[in-house]
Amino acid sequence: MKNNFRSGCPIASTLDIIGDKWSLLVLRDMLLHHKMTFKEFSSSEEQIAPSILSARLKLLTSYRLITRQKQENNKKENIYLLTEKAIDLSSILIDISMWGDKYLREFNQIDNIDGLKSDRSLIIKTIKERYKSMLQNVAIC
Amino acid sequence: MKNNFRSGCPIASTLDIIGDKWSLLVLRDMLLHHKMTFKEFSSSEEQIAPSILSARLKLLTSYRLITRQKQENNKKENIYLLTEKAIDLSSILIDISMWGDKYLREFNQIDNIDGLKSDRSLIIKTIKERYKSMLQNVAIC
DNA sequence: TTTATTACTATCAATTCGATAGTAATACTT
DNA sequence: AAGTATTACTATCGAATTGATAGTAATAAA
Repeated sequence: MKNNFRSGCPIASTLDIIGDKWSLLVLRDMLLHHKMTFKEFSSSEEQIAPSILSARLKLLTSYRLITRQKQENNKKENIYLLTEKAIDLSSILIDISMWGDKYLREFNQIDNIDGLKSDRSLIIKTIKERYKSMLQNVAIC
Repeated sequence: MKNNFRSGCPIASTLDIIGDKWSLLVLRDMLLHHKMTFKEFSSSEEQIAPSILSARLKLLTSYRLITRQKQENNKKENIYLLTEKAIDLSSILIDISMWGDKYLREFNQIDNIDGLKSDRSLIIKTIKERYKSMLQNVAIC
């Protein structure tokens, strides 16, 4: 992992890691849809190319936003899981979702997301809790 | 402006507009540092190339996140100002900043931002108010 | 034991990035 | 009024990245 941060600005530095069109979508799939495998990420509506997905997973792993493990009963599938620091991106993902929901309808037909209607901090709390409780049920080795 | 949104997902759609390494930095300069001109954006620490800056300003204008105007007494300088919908990205920018501040110190030397220490919603409120009050003092024609 | 699936890597054309130079219009200086 | 400087770009072009597709090795399922 080469250190090519553009500056010491925390915003610029964060964008140096997740500031692209795909990283946050992979994190969305993990956090909101509990996806865990290469196959599942590949099957998303947005159709990420395998070479790009592979590169993103490596990058996110190198910055310890995700881990790569295997389940005891399956030596083929890699299981990607979010670390605490990635789970802490929940608020950003939710805000991005809410902003798009509110402001982009004049440019694109935006899906109506049910869970987006209630209170922001409750949504974020629920999402984090759900992800963490899902983690309990994944038997990794 | 070609409609190439990847899906109806509000997160994906938002990233289709501001999901790159530069757009949010320009918005940061406008919102947090009250920068308004091509020259000022060019002079940022991260050194955006003029061709990229020009493209980003056009894109952000086309999605009405910013406006381009001139001041009465200066026919040379273009004054770029944020619209309400871009000002509403404040919370995302602040969260990104706080996340980087908290989690990236092991990978990069992150600047200490004074204003980041107090309460999140107060910070966001203050930033929005400051920007809007600055707008009052810009005499555009 | 054959077939299917998974998680990739390889390839390569197409697009985008980014450094630098150049230009037209306006403003400033003398 | 003339020359210089500044501003906001555009143009260029090599480098880097993206993205579509094909291929492969390991494991799992039939």
